[in-house]
Amino acid sequence: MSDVTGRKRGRPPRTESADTRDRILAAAREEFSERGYEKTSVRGIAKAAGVDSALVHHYFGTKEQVFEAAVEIAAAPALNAPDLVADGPLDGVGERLTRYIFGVWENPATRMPLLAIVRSAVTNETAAAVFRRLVAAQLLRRIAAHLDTPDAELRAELAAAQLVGTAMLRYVIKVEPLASADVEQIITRVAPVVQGHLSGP
Amino acid sequence: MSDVTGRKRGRPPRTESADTRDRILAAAREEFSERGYEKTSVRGIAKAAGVDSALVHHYFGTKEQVFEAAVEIAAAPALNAPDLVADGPLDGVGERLTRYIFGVWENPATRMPLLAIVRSAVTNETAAAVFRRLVAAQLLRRIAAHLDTPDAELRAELAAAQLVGTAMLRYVIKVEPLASADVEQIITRVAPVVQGHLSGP
DNA sequence: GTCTATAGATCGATAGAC
DNA sequence: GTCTATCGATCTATAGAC
Repeated sequence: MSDVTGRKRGRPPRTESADTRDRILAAAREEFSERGYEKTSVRGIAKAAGVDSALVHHYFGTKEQVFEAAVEIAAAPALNAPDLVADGPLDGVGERLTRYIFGVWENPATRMPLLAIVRSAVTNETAAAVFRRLVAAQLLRRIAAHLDTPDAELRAELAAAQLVGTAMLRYVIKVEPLASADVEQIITRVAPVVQGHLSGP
Repeated sequence: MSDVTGRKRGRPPRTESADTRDRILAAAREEFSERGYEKTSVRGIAKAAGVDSALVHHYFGTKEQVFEAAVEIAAAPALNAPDLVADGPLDGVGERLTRYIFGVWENPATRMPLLAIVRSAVTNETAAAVFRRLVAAQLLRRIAAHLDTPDAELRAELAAAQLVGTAMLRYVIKVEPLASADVEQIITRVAPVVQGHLSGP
């Protein structure tokens, strides 16, 4: 109707709102991953994204909904994981699972939402629920289904404990020399432990 | 000089301030352990202790100093630990260490400051420093000193990762069935892993 | 020793102008 | 689509009365 100046159809009125939403999401991911849920403020996210705080609410609603949108990306790779690691010969599942987990942590793009979840899950129930849905319900239960011992789920959780604990000390608390160690050296030591939990005596 | 009424020397003037300080400390320990550093408020501690928030500041100063005083008790048993677990035959250190750690976690009195530290260490630098001083510097380094491999410290930290991760899933995130499992069953599975990290190939 | 009062700051969320 | 303005709540910390 209006705008007959010859510009392309459907072009935004004036400013670039094209990727504003994505900029907010990226800023939220960084803030939540660095500070955790409680310490992160909507205003801080807005400032990091270069917009007004009201705009954050306009796009996502409450702070909790911002958090959910920011860590949603972490669900995608985690949901694909079980098939990749659980299927295949049982005696290689330790290495496959360990290699997959550290692959996700070492990738900066996927590490941030994981950091956000871990930093937040210890004090925020929403984040804890995401953690349980991601780790326990999806990953562990399907791995446990491949074992035929009565305490299969406990075994899977103790294997996860080794992986989660290593990630905590390496990526969150940054304890040396673990934080700076070569990831292949870590995998070499951790994979047999995971394998032992799952298929050992 | 004054007070010639026959009362005992040095008796507090009127009210029972005898254990007020301790009540505040106990309340702080409970609040920090349940909510973590950021989510805990000085006012919440005061209310739980049945006093005014100004009194909390009067006794301890800033919120950070309240936190340090509240988790200080956790340092005492941890500092005694290395001698108990590191000394003795190397092939029993896995079980001794695992049994000692879960003993501390299973004791409600010592569990609370540990929960406070873990819940806070992921977002608060003061708590993270306490964690490093407690776990890494004191415990791990002295255990690593008993090993004679070049990567002794890395081995000790991966052993700690299994213990920390198990505590996270059991006591903080409360993932089932690990959270409700018998502690002896857990020790049976975890101790060999710790032993393997420290003295394995 | 304990409390009232309050300064000073930040936060989440909303209404509404442009 | 983006911002200004603002409400109401909450927080740390201090000064000072009793």
